[in-house]
Formats: sequence, structure tokens, C-alpha cells
Amino acid sequence: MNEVRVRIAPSPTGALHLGLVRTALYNWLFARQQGGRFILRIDDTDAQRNMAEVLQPILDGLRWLGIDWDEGPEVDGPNAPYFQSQRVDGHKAAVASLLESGYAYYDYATTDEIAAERQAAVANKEGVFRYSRRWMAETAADRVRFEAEGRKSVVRLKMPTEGTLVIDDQVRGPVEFEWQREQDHVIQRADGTFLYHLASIVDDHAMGITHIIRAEEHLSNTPRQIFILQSLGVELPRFAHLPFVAEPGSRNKLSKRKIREYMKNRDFSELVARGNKIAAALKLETGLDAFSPVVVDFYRQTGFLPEAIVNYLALLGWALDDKTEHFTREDLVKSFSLERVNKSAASFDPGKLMAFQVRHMLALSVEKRVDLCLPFLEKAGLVAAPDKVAAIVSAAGDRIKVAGDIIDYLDFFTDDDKLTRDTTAFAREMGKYGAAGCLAKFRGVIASAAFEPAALEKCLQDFVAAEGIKVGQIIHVLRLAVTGKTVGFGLYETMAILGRESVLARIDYALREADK
RNA sequence: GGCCCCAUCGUCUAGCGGUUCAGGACAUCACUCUUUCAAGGUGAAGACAUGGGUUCGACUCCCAUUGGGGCCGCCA
Repeated sequence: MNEVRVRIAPSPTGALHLGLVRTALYNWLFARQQGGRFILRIDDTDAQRNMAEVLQPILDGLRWLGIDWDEGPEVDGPNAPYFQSQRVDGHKAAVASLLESGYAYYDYATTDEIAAERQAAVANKEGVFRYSRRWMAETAADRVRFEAEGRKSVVRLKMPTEGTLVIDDQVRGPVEFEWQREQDHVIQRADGTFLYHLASIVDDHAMGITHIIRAEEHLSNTPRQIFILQSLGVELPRFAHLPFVAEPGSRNKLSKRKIREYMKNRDFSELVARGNKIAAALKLETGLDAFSPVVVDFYRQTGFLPEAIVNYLALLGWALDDKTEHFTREDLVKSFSLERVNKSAASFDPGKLMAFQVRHMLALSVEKRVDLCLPFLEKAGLVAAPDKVAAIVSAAGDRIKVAGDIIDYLDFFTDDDKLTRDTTAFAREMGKYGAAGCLAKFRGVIASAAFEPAALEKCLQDFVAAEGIKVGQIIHVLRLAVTGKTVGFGLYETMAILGRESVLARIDYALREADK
């Protein structure tokens, strides 16, 4: 049994799309499990401008997710080059061989003539259009004659006209195609360049790919590729066609061009809002095209965990059993199988992705989470003491869902007299009878208190009892005074982290503000 | 239009003829806990697209219908 060799062959587009990631992941998992090789080939066209610019996001994104390739750009390998545009010699040789053996022919029809035939076919309701081969050059003499007319040639496949092809798809089982419905596809243009379907399958073969695991959209294109391979007299790889990653709440293929539409989805727009909030604190550019949950960079910029995304994506179209949901990368490598890949498209569910993120985040130690958060504080322009950050992260618990959420706690680091307040809420609480006096009095009590949560709680309980008021009558105004917000984690912990000096200063500041 | 693929709760899925008036997860709702927001606890609601077969017996097999998706380029 030969070594398993799989590949992804993206065209460089400037962004790593979720659908491509899922295909990459399944290929990678399969390779790792089988002890095979995972290859990255870039199916660029020769007319690609700014190669580095459009390629780098894909490379970086895959690496960030831990989807590493054994052969490909930046790592090289025995089957170099890994850019399709540099492999034209192979394409040329393949076409020459096909021509030689009669499985392809020079065709001298003009595009207008083909269009006319196609139109006629539609008009006659023939269903399929099949080229008449009227301008097919069967002999050298034909070529001379056509060329004398000033015609230019393309190379077409001479497809079979009868019989049935059965593809034993590893995900879908046997799929039948009738050869007579296939067309004489062009494989080489008049300008001598080669078409994707020729180049791709020739490269796959040259690289020794054993399993072509790709998106379902290629299923209909498989017959012509198999024909090429068969005509070349080489061994066929196995095929596995993966279902699409679909839009939130529909079965349409997920597209990075329809973000505006996805914004109607609540979970999707909440995710975007969360991302934008973090990006704003970090002063990042956030055009919806480049910065949205459809693109991997979004997750990296906002502090998601690669493990969480990998776990979620693995389950989007595959399941081990009826209950296992939390997978480490190693678990996935161990359990993955093409046989258990689903056949139907699976919608991307941002809410569920977030649930996986939280689960993976909480599985990390406080120290780990602090390490993840620190760079975000730094990017927000803060040099924070790790101890303090650790206390915040620990107290915040699952409120910090992604590392970037640490920016919700920037208030812990701002100057006491520059605290921004929820003024509406503050006015409301301060407006309540006796609130200001109560706050001032409590300030006196804690001025000498021990600043740790338990002691502070006792302090407040005693104060409340002595004053004959309820906890609710002071704690809200106190929170607003100290943090400026109505929400947050435990107030005693909050005060302990802030420390006596800060808390007293903030209360003083609040009282001054209230006086105005 | 032709061909190909797909079809279980809102979503991701388990189910490979009987042990299932269909199990889990996310989301939702209610209650509970509570200094706020989360979290937690308890519970609820929620699906086999339809119609025919096959079978003693179909979510599971077959066919049709319907619906959804994809491919039909001198694009990748």
C-alpha cells in the first residue's frame, strides 16, 4: 500500500475563507491519521499580480490554525515547484501525449461558431450541448487547411460518446455519469495556456496524490479529469467530495461576498459586533470584507483559540458518535474518518462556534489565559502588570470568551479621575434618596478595611446592618462609583483588585461629580 | 433547460429494519441561585419533507414528487 498523499490547491485570493479551512482541515486530519503527507499547492494563474500579498494571508491563517503542510510554499519538497504557474512543462507534455494518442484534438472553431452551436442546442431543447467537431483537425493536412483560413486552434478533449462512468466516491458512494452528456472540454487555449481542469489533475498526478478530497462543487467536473488520467494511462486517485459549508440558517454555499446578508443573523452580527469592539480598542482596520467571521483572520485578530475553531469546523460535517463534542487536535487525528463525513451541506453557526470557544478557553489555566490577553492590552496601549491581569482574568471567568475581551476591563487600568461612567445609570442611582450620603459614609468605613474580598464583604454587610438598609441600596451606586458601569464581576473582588487607594480615589471622584 | 448531489428538532448531529411515541450539543423559554452581568442548577418546548412501494415490521431499503444545492466557460 502506497503512502497516503493528499493536497489542497487553493487559488491565492487574499483571504483564508472558512470553507477552504474546513477542506484543508479534513485533508490534514486524514493525512495525519494515515501517516501520510499533506501537500499545499497554489493553483495560481500566470497572470497573478501581487502574489505575496494574496498568498500570505492563506499561509499565515493555516499555520495559525496548526494546519501545517509537509510540502508546499515556504517548506518546499521533492515535488517542487508548488505553484501551478510554474508547472507548465508538465501540462504541455500531458497535452502532447493526449494529442498523440488521439484522446485530444486540435479544434479550429471560433468562439462565435461554438456559441452558435450552443444556442442551436438550447433552441432545439436538446438538453446537453455537444460540439459537432466540425472544425476538428484530424490530420496534419486539416491543420494546414484551417490555418490557411486564418483560424486559430485550441485543444479539446475527445470525450467518449457512450458508456457510463462510476466514481466510487469515498463520501458519497458510487456516483454515475453518462459519457454522452460530457462535452469536449477545452484543455489548452488558443494562446497556448492551459485550463485549470487539465493543469490541476496533471499536477495531482505528478505529485503522487492518492486521495483527492475537495468540495462538492468539483463532483460534476470529475469525469473529464478521470478521462484525462485514463487517457494518459495512469492510475486513478480516490475521490472524496465534501459537502459545502453553508450560510448561517440556509443551505447556500457560504460566500465572503454576502456578509451584509448574514448580518441579519443575530449570532453572526453579535460576533461581528464583538470583533469590532475589540478592533476599535486596538485601532485595527475593520472593513467587512476583510474582517468578518467568514475569514480566518477575524478570529486571530480578536483572540479566538485555534483549537476551538478546529474543533468546531471538524464537527461541521463530521461526527464521531452521538455525544463526543470536545476534541483536542490529537483526538481528532485519532478519530477522524472519511466514512463518517456527512453528505449534506452544514450551515455555519456562529453561536455554536462561540460555545466551543468558551469551552476551550475555560479549559485553559488562568496563566495561559493571561498570556493570551497580555498582547491585547499591549496593543491597546497598556503595559499591565501580569499579577493584576491574572486577578482580573480569574475573577472574570467565562466573561472573557476570547482573549480580546480583556479590553472590557481597561477601566481597571485607567486613572482614577479619568474613569468614564455610564452617566445615565450613575445619575439614576445617585438620585435615589440618601445615596450620596450613604456612599460617603461607607467610604469612611473602608478607608481602614483590609482589601480582600471576604473582608470587604463583611465590611459591607456590617455597614448595611448598622444603617438599617438593604444591600441593594448601596451596592449599585458603589459599583458605578468604582467601575463606572452597571455590570461586571463580583464587586468585592473588583475592589480588592483595584486596591484601597484606587477605590477611595474613585469614590471621591464620584462624589465630586455628583455634587455638580 | 440537461446532468449530478442532498433531505432527522431553528442549527450541528446520533440513528446503518425491530432494544427509539427518535438520543446528544448549541440556541430558545420558564423556574431557581444572586450585589449587577454572566455562569451554575432544575425543567420545558422542539424533527424523521410528501406520496407510494418492499417487509411480519420502516427514520433506516426502493421509486416518484417536492424542496434545497452544485456543475454545465478558450474562469479557478
